[in-house]
Amino acid sequence: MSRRQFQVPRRIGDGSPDDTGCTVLHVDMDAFYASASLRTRPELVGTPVIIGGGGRSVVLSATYEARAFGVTSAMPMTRARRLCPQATVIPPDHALYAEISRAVMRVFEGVTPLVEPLSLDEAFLDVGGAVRLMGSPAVIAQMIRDQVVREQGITCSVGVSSTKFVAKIASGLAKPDGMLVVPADEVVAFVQQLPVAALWGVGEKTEEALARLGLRTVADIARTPRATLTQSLGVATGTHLHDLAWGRDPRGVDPVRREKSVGHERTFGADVGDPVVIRQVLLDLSEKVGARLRAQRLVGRTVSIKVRFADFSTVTRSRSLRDATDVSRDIYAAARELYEALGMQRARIRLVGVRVEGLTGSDSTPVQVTLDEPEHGWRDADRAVDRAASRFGAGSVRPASLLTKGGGRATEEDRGDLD
DNA sequence: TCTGGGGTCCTCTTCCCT
DNA sequence: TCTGAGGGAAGAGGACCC
Repeated sequence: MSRRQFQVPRRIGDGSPDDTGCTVLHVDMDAFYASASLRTRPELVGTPVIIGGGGRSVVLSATYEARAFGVTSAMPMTRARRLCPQATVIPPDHALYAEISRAVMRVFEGVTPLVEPLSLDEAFLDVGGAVRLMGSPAVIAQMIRDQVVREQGITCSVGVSSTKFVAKIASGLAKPDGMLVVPADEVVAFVQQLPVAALWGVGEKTEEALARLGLRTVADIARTPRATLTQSLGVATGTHLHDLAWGRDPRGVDPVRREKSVGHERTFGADVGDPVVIRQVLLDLSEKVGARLRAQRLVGRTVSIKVRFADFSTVTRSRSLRDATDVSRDIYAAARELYEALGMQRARIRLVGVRVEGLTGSDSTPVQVTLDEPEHGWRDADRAVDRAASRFGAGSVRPASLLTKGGGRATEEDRGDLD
């Protein structure tokens, strides 16, 4: 679900494109979250629908009917409602999206084992090994499109080319419900007609930096000496953009991508100045992060927190632990220390987040037990909580400081010691 | 206008060690 | 013992992606 929109000034090639060597497919579901939600609200098909929450949330997805009013994903909901007041707003159903995503990925895996999911609604496929059995890449792409719409009732768009980067751009241009093949010998001409913002890795800031150099199209970047780019943008970005501008993208489709960090964050409905509430949220987020680490059999050594203030300025702080952990209590202890060390206990805070980085497999990482740690410590308590959660549902067992007297979630009024 | 939540990657700075 | 250079790790911040 790309957020980037640009126009191709001219079309490349005529007639039936040559897809020889175009073994990389980028499959992108069309308005995925909106289309998925409409499966349970068929009466809304053909009408403007926005998927998003209330308050300070942003648009997760919108139907093409809503997009016609200027609604785009990531737009603040307040603005989206103003632009399209007649739209039906549906809260996200992440369980449904995950279920449909799994089914779609199974379709891809029926074609090739080389599937690299990028998110719930898009993936790269290397179909080089399937060509002899199933037909040319374009034929395979069409088969996938047909099967997905037949089984899931949701359309998708496919880009077909010789590299990931070009396949991705092509799928975006093919939207909605289309397919675009960029022949291998037309890649350079294809990319060089694009605006710089089309390149992967060029956002608002980099686009501005390129504009300061007088560079507006990918062809401009291609003609610029690599040294000029690396001087202005850094070695990694400059080299990367120069390569892309000449159609060079050596990255293969990688079906095994390991997570490098796990985190959660929460934006408050209204800015919070009470440190007790902040600590409660840090504890809640730490519990969630710990549960996810344990579910994925991961441990991490670095704990970081993120604090965004009322003026939207953001600070991050991190600390590496002596040993990697998946214990919620350890994560919370580090997160709380980092928060207290900020010394801004009365600042108005908009968002807090907790993240654990430096992940390794818990099975392959020895866990150090300190001499004063009881034999059955917080680790065992976490395991018990996980078992209860899998049996009775997430949140069935929670730290007392996160519960109200009525058993619900703690609020700003529920003061208490979080230790 | 008013900016979510989950991530990855890069750059720069600082600190520590040799 | 002091000092500076160089490298690596850690920390902080920012840009970017979906």
